[in-house]
Amino acid sequence: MKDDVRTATPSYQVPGLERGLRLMEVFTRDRREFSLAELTRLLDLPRATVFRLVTTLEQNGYLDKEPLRKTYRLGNRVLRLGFEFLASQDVVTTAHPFLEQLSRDTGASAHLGVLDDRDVLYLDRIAGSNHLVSNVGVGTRFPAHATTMGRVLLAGLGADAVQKLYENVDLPKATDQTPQSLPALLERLTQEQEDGYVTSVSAFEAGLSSIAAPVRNSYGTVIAAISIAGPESQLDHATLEGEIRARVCQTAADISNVLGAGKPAHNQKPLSAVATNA
Amino acid sequence: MKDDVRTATPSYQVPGLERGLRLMEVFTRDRREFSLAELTRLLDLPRATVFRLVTTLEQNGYLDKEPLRKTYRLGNRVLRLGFEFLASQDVVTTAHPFLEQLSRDTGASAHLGVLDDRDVLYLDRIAGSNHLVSNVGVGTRFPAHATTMGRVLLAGLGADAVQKLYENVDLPKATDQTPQSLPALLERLTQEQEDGYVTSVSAFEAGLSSIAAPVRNSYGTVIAAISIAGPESQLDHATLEGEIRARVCQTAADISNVLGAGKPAHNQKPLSAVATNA
DNA sequence: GCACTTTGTTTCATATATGAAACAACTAGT
DNA sequence: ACTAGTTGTTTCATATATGAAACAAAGTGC
Repeated sequence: MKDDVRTATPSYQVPGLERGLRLMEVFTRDRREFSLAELTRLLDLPRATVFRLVTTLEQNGYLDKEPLRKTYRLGNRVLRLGFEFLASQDVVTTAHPFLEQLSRDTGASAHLGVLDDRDVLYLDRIAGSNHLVSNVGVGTRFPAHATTMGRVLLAGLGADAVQKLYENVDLPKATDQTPQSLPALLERLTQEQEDGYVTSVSAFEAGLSSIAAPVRNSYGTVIAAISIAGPESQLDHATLEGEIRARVCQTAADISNVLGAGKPAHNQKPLSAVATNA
Repeated sequence: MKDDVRTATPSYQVPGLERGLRLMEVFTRDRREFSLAELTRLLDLPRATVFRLVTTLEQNGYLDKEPLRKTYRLGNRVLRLGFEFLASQDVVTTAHPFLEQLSRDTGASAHLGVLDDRDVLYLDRIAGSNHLVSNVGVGTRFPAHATTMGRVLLAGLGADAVQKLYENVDLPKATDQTPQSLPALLERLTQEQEDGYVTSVSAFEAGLSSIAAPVRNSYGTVIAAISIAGPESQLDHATLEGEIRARVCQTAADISNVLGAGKPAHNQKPLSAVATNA
């Protein structure tokens, strides 16, 4: 019962490649170094196979073999891909000045994030003027269903995709304000998708409020989210729903706008009101 | 001509994997989007094969298929790898405060970079107090042989590796102060390796000076380089060879030291007592 | 509209990548 | 020192991933 949603997966696959990717994904910030034997056990593949995978990856710079011990680490070739991705999306550089402005205007800290699996991955962050805010750095990762940016991103995926993403996975509960079940999550997402933004007050962390809005590419696809976060004392319900909300949404729209600038724009309306308030 | 160096390559390879990696590597910041047909031509592989590679990569999130057109882009899964690499190396976070200090002390801008193929990849950068300096951002890339950090990194590789890296590749000449041939490069590298640092005055860009030093892991391997750069008026030959040089080298050593802290250190001298546990 | 090229998808015989098992090199335990 | 258990490397028959070619769909030009 491993595979198949009934999408059938017509076996248009390159097993060698898929295994290689899986192998690289084993490495995390906590566990940076693995021996061949460990990898063999983790991947549950024959030793010879893992050996070949590892040597191929090493020859291509995606893995480094520590010279003295016989263990492997991620090689710096993986960076190239990451940076080319960032540069090609250029969400980060595009969004940065906007985030700075937003942070300056609101006094709160501003963030940019994308969805990675069921996590939000923080790509940029401007510290707020008040230093009370939580201190998430670039590259950190939080469960998507429990953060404002995450929910914006999930909403952008569409119900079907979210369903598939979370089936057979139970939601880690962050606080009692976060959705505890898949249906509950889906319900909130549909609402939030209509709204075009997501707010939370003391939901993820006590005393911390935040509001997030989606960044879209020229096709209308949600490719990132921005958010601001600050102490509840500063960002209470009233403020979040008023001026602040408008500012965040506007900023997100502006970024989307710039991103879509050079593109064919594919008969998409000139943004501004994509909010579709039904 | 195809089957590369006579390193023999004992065919411990997973062709599917290698091809997949190659495929991802064709994406650059300039050329972010490819159709199947284009990829087929670029990789010089049968159409069916490329098709399978692409679908496998897409299914795993390493490639995104633009919905309307039929073109592919890098998927955000590649980011995960990059960030795990950075986090696992934790050179960046470790080095950052040191770089800030260095920049503050010298007034120049400070950089951190690693080697990627024949390029230096900039991982971090603190802007100097004088805003005249050139404006390289994180993720930018320069020919290694022509920059101070690059040469530090190449020197760290060792002559053999450098030889192999550059054979059949002619050095793009940046200025007439950069080495024009492989032998010339190697000669300078051996000198610079002994020195333990690399300086340049108006070599890469007129009026711009810089000095770089290597960052090593606990095995002694050079894993990164730091540099400071500023206008020649501020960093002339005399300054570079005196106080400033000592500071840069010391900072690099400090960073290396902290990096090696938790590790077995492999009969490496303890250098100085480092605070265990944060 | 109709030939003609280009591109994406599918099929299927066969060349080839793969996993079982043998081998070699190390540890560790008694 | 000898046995038994890891782990890394190699070999080789065969299951399987692959590329040629057929098919389908979508442009392009006249």
